[in-house]
Amino acid sequence: MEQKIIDLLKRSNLSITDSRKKILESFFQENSALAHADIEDHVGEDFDRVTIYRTLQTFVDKGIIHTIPTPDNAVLYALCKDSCSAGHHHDNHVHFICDNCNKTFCLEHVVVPAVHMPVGFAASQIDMVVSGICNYCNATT
Amino acid sequence: MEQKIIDLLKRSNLSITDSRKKILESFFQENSALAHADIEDHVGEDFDRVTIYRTLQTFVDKGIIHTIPTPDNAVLYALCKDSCSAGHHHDNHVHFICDNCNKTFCLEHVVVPAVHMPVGFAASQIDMVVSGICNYCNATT
DNA sequence: TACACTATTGCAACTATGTTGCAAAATGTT
DNA sequence: AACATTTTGCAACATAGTTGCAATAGTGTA
Repeated sequence: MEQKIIDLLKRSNLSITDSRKKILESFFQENSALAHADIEDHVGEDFDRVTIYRTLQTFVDKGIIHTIPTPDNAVLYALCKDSCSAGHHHDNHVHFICDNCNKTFCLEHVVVPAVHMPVGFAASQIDMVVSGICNYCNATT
Repeated sequence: MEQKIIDLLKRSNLSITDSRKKILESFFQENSALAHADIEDHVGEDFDRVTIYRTLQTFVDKGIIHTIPTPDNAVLYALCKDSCSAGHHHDNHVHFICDNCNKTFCLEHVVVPAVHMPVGFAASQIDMVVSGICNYCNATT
């Protein structure tokens, strides 16, 4: 784990700092998307709020994580796949928000379907967010 | 205009107040989606911030407007079609955000395409937000 | 290892956004 | 017009996010 995180930071040309390691750790431990507040809970009192904001922003810039739009307008972050690089995201997958456990997942293997635009509109990015019940909640209830 | 707004309020079982009329007017004048701040600008100093928040919430509850999730997590509101009623929205259309003029539109005639969910996941709602260049900006630049 | 340079962090202060309780004012009803 | 009910404005509060700056930690080099 430790080594994987260090490699990822090096690959992204980022210096190895405690906050970055700890925050990345949060993402690898939880495999769902995290809100700023979740991360604050996870890393505890160790780091300043501002540091977390800046670290997340840095990760987004470097293509390590991406943001997810949600219907209730909370900002969520999730790890990018390897194919993402700095300034060049490939997040064409569907995001899923569970109404039961409230977690948000990247459905990496579900590609956003094409949609036909009216004349005059040119699409450059498409975000698709599905809500419902996730596989874990469906299995346990 | 005035009469159309009064009718809409009556149909929704809402009392006719100045703030509700003025705020609805904003939506009928702009045919794009509005953020809270846009409305605050539009109605000027006439009404308190809190009143605007509560009025928008009331309209959402009554099915007069719906919220739009955006990638940059600003809350936007837009008029619902007639088929929406209290507690029962039919917003299965695609939303479009123009990267140029920054306006957001409901593409009422573009239905969100079906998407195949992985085993175990049950979808209940799908939001699709497309960004790019709108027909107006494409025509004028 | 020590040094110097650069990047990162923490603090404080600030802005924006949104919520709640309560008294005052406006609305709808008779 | 008078009443009961909603709605509004105010004040205070809560949360989210940003910025400048000085202190600190990380990185490359000797």
